[in-house]
Amino acid sequence: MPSTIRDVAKIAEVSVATVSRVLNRSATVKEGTRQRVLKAIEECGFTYNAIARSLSTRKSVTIGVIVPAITNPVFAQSTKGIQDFANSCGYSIILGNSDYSSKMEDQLVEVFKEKRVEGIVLTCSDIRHEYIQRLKHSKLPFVLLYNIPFDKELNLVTIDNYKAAYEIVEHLIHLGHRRIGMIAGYFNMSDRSLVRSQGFKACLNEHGISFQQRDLIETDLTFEGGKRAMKTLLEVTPPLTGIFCSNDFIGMGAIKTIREKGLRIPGDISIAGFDDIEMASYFYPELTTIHQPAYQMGVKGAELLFKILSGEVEGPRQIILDHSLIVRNSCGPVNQLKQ
Amino acid sequence: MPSTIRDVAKIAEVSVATVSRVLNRSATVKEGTRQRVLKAIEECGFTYNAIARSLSTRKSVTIGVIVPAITNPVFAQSTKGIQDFANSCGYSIILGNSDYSSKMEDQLVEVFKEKRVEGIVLTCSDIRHEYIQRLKHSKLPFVLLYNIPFDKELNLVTIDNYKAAYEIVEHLIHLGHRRIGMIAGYFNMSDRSLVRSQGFKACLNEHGISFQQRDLIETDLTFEGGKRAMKTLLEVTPPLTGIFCSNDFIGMGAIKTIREKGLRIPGDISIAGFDDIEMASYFYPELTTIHQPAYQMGVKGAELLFKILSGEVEGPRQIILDHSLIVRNSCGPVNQLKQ
DNA sequence: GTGTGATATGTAACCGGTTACTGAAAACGG
DNA sequence: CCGTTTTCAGTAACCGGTTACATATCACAC
Repeated sequence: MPSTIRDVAKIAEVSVATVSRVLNRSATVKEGTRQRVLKAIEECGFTYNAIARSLSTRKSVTIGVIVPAITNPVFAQSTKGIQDFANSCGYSIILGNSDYSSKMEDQLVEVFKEKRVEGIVLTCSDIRHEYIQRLKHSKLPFVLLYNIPFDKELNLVTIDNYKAAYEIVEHLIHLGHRRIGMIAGYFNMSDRSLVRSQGFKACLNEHGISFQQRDLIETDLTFEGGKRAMKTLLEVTPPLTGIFCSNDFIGMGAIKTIREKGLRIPGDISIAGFDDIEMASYFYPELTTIHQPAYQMGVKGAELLFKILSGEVEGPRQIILDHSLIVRNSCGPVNQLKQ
Repeated sequence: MPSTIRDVAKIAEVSVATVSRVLNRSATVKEGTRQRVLKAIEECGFTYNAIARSLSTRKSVTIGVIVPAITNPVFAQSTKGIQDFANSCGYSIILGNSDYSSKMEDQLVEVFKEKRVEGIVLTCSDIRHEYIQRLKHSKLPFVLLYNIPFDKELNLVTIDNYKAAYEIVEHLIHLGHRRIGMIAGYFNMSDRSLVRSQGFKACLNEHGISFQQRDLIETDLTFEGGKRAMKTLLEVTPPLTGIFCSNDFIGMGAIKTIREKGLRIPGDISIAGFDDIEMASYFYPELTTIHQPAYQMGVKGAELLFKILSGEVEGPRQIILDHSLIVRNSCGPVNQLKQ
């Protein structure tokens, strides 16, 4: 039913090759012929079949994108960045949500391979998973986003999570806090969370504060996760005065719990987040957090992927974008009376 | 370089048809032969080429999804719903962001047609756009999400925006408010915003409150848009005591402005939102808003599309999901002293 | 031993584009 | 005006699967 270039060729009384040439502007076609072809295309309502083209050219003009959760604004932003860049290159994106499951990531990669995506931009739970090694040894180019560069041979765009965590915890220490806890994402779901906790511990350590295991809780990277974890941390005695959270969602969830208990922020307890989602500056109290350039992360990731595809870049590239400490007012000086 | 079923066939010493049959379990193949083929596939690292299959079967096993902005959690949720449903049917999704531009929507549809998606789930700025008519007359099945059913012949999943707006404005009126303003999304970017404003006006009218044009401002459906618009509405005299916002983002932006002016919510002014994004219940003050089942919207939309694809459903279906008024504490009784 | 139907497999055309190769026509130079 | 080069267009093979149709094999009944 949908017409093909052979139909067009027949109507315009030219060969299929000529139609193809008009379609691709790939070679010179006499203006008169071109017009005839264009008219024929119009006439029979021809719609180009990108699948046939892909089979023939071995280019799908599509890249795959895997994110843990598109509902997290950080990943929504970077996906938007990838998309904008890809679209500007004439590419489409196939999207997959992994729900922070490496098994799902692996499955999505397999589907993407079958669909012959030309490359993948993915944020995975941990780059040390075995399937990443397999992917590395296949010739399918891919770029990791947000992940920890445990392997220098992988293409990756990220920030320095360790340093960022260190800095924001140090901010709490400078404010006088000594009893600091952390609510982290489950380590097996996010290598970022693991490394942020390492930055957290290192900072405590280097400031002569001993770390207690019960002051660190792993949870879901969601409002609900933060809310739940905070309930547990509130039981700690002597009470913690500052909490570093693995992301802003957790931070906001924690704040909700604290408010429900009738405590004040930052008067009784300071909360630090991570990501600087747009919400963070509209929240009350405005969230002190680490800004990471999410949209840029997507753009840079896509850009790197396309450079690899075009051969402009060869070896592994690891791009570390700048983060910054955003001081707002969810963290304040420790309450000396309570100390 | 990547091997094909012909390579596999050669190694296993069978015909390509047999390999294809093993791959698709489409016909009985003797167990011994099957094993030989499977071994050969393993041996030469064969990866199925979905593109070739698509060309041959005329099924891309892919659907297109168009959203105005994936960074809006409402659309992120519904996209997740679509994705989950599609994946469970073995389908992938191609994603497109339109940035609320109908021109972009149209372009994305064209790309999707070329890529031979089997159907589209889209949220468009206004279903009365000309390209929707064109789409309707092409044989590509599609389902609209969130849009207003101006055209009964279109497949669509939505809520009753008019009624929902009416209800929440009535809630404000019941709280004693008489001077109520609205911050709406630009009407040309969102038919929802237009209809919500109609519900708003109708409610005022039926409660004997005369509507003033200057009390309604159109803006971007973002924090920033709400923040900006609220600055203008704060100039209105006598001051408004309640504001209905087209979505929660706008509501939160408006609250930010109000807080910056040193006014109290809901003491001085009540703010009502729309959407009930997860954030709304973590926000301070917790947002009174209209809940709409975003994830479900995606699931239902995808479900409807697949039913159409399978022929299980024929004529146009319009599914109106339930919304609900969520009363929290960003709206309170009007301050009688100020009245 | 032969006929019959079921089962297993092979052959080759087809999906709808691209493109290498070839030939015809036009342009150009002397 | 003729040979050479350039421009324009056509033929057909190819991309990697699917599948209609044909054929071969086998079991079984009589």
